[in-house]
Amino acid sequence: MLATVSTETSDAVRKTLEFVRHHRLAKGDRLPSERDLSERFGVTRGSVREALAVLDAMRLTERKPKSGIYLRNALEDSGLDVLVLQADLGLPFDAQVTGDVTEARILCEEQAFRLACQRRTDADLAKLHQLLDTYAVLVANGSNLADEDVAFHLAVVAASQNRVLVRTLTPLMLMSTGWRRRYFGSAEIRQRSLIDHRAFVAAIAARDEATATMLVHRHVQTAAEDVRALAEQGATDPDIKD
Amino acid sequence: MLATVSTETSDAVRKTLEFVRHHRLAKGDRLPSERDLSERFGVTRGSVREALAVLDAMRLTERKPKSGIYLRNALEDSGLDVLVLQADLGLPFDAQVTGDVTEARILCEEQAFRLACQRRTDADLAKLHQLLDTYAVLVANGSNLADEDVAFHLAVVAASQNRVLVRTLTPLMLMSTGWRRRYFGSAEIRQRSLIDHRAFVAAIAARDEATATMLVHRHVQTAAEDVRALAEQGATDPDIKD
DNA sequence: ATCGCCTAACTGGTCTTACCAGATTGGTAG
DNA sequence: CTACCAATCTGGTAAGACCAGTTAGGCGAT
Repeated sequence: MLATVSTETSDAVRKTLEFVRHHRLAKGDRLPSERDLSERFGVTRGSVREALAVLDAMRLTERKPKSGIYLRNALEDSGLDVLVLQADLGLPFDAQVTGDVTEARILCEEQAFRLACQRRTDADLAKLHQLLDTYAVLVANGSNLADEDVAFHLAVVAASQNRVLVRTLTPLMLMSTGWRRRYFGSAEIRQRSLIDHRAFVAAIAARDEATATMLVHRHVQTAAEDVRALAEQGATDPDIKD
Repeated sequence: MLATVSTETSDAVRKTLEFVRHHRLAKGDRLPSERDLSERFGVTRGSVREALAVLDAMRLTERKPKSGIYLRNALEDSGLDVLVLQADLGLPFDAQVTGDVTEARILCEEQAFRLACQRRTDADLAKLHQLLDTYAVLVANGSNLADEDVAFHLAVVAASQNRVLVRTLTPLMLMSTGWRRRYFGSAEIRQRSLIDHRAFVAAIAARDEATATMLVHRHVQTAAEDVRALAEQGATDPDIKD
């Protein structure tokens, strides 16, 4: 049923994962060299490298130049580089998708925020305050908050102490990066966003689940409406050349 | 802040996405050939192919041999081939992760099932009944239900009419593939699973949100406990050679 | 025997060239 | 206008080469 297609590349991906499981490799362990793997799998180094590119994008491996290929725990360090892309995917600036993203975020983040209220540690709280400070500075500067906003929301999710939840919601959060960029173009919106975030942290500090879920619901909802408004006026943006 | 590293490959990924956005390419549109892209980006075809492998794994593109590279809507046809991997990632058979996955599934699926009750169409219902029939046959055969179980749960999520939700929860569902395989080894569990699924469909058919959320909560919870039990006895499985 | 350094082998990153076979397309013959 | 055929283009795969850091093994000095 699954695994219908069978290219050298995806085969190599599979075989590599098999290898990892088979040899019980854990985080930090080093895999055989690309040349070695290509021999084992009976494919070109090129195919192996394509497979490794995929594994890298999935954050399952890390390729250290001139050194080797190392396994890493995908649940940790879900930093935002390649993954940004998975998100902003060919997503059209379309009402349907915008609505779906908004709804999904509300549903999931509400739950995450609820857990965060229950379980946040003092360290989490400190982290949130720190992010809040950075945020305030950026707002004052008139900088674009798109990335910082994502970081903040994910930090809250992380306070739920559920790493899988973070991993799951990261792409969802990043999905709106494109719109987010325009969204934070307005100074008023930037200011309002800061106020909202302060309220989040206050609720989480007080472990006030009801307020927290209410806030996130409103926050995302109004953000979505603002974006929709932007979409209607700014409709098409003019950056097409050849 | 983001995009710290800068390899040819991830550059190519970025540039390709830029190209797509820039030219307003939509689903089904064809991208320039690999050779063309490699010229545009000033990198080797190899690097371009690595980038395309990543985009393929993300299901953003589809490479048709001897024809071209086509854009597809990642929100649709989230079939399970390469993606299976993203999931089963180096995940250890460890209580912490198992617990996190279970919790995340309960949180998210509850919400999804609730929406499914509200919005499921007759077509969704028909699809679920069809999957149920297949499921029953497989149970009778004593086949492994791992894949079919995933398909069922995702079909329910799809009934929420929120494609983003499906996209988001797919990896989460697949994350437990490894355990799921062993889980469905027991005939008793297979039988119970079928009963649970029938109850799901009944609740969704009746648009009974309360029952549906209760069911999914119990379903996932008990499944998790069973898995935990399995983990404690079966502990380590013996398949290490060279 | 131990320590430290230096070199040689190894590794990932990138590029070049090449061939295959199916898909596509253009033009030509009917 | 249609039908057909060949040149061209495409993705898939292979083999080989060079670069510049990394690593590790061995040799020499102490």
